[in-house]
Amino acid sequence: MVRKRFPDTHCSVARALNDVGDWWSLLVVKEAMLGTRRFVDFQQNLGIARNILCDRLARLLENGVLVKQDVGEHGTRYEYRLTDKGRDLFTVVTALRQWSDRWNGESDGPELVDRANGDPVRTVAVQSSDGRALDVRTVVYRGSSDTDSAAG
Amino acid sequence: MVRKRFPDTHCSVARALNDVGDWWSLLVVKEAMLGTRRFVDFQQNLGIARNILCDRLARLLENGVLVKQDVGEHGTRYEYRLTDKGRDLFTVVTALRQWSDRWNGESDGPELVDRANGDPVRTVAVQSSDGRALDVRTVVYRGSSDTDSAAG
DNA sequence: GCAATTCGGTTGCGTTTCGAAACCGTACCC
DNA sequence: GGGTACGGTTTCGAAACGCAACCGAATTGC
Repeated sequence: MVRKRFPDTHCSVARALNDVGDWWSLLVVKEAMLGTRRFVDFQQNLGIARNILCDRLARLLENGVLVKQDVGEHGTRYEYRLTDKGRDLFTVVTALRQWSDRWNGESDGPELVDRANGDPVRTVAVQSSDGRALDVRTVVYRGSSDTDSAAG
Repeated sequence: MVRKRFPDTHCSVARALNDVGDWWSLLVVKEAMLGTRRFVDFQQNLGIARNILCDRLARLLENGVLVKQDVGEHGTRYEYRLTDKGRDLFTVVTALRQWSDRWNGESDGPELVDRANGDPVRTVAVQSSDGRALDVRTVVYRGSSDTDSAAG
């Protein structure tokens, strides 16, 4: 993606995809959440081409998702770390991971657990103000041209 | 994206992105959640090229995110509707929308409210088994090569 | 002190995908 | 039978991608 950009679109989803909407960007963020910080580690763990990684890192820096720190005691060693904005994608990445596990089968990847007690995390869900689980049919996009929303 | 596919990757996130990881796919899903069902409506509302829309719809059909129904009371009219799998992306889309609103400023797009009472929905979050909000620092990816995870 | 290696990129080059617009077949409309 | 809408497909130039080679600075090995 990245082909077409809509920085001025009225749609929040499209604007989010401007930042992390291409294939690699979200994988870089996910990798950073696993603790990866170095250029070579991103490159090897993800199997991404170097030039593409450069481009994605630069864009994630521009968008404020990552910061680049000179970790070289004297030289050219850098770390790419998540900003608050980047860390806040945790919900998105986790929701995506859970969705994939539900519909494409469990993976043999790492399991996400509460650091405090080792319990698995809850399923991420959209909730009403009083805590009920909501889905597409039980919400309305108010202010939309399609006031009566609903999908399926 | 779509460039490179990893159907057999061990990473759930990457497998999810195989299905909806390119720029347009998630926007098509989001549009479907707003009630859009017809080819021409997707095309006009999203401003997507016809050939690309054909391609994305076909892939979303393959992946079981959408179904195509012959709704022609008389002719060649079709509707593309979300499957359960597609509807289940509601959490992902909503999390992405909220993230964008938090960090890129509120949009003038539709507001998501509870159909039952009109209240805005809660902020989507990852929760522990006992309901505490979790972030990247308070979870561990157990089973990962990087057992001690954490990001920042 | 010099060669080899590592790190973080950049450059070229061939392949794939994208976007815009034109074209096409079917079905309705009168 | 002409016009229009719908759902595609085709064509073609532009952009993005993946791979591999190259590069400068710094660190490591001996």
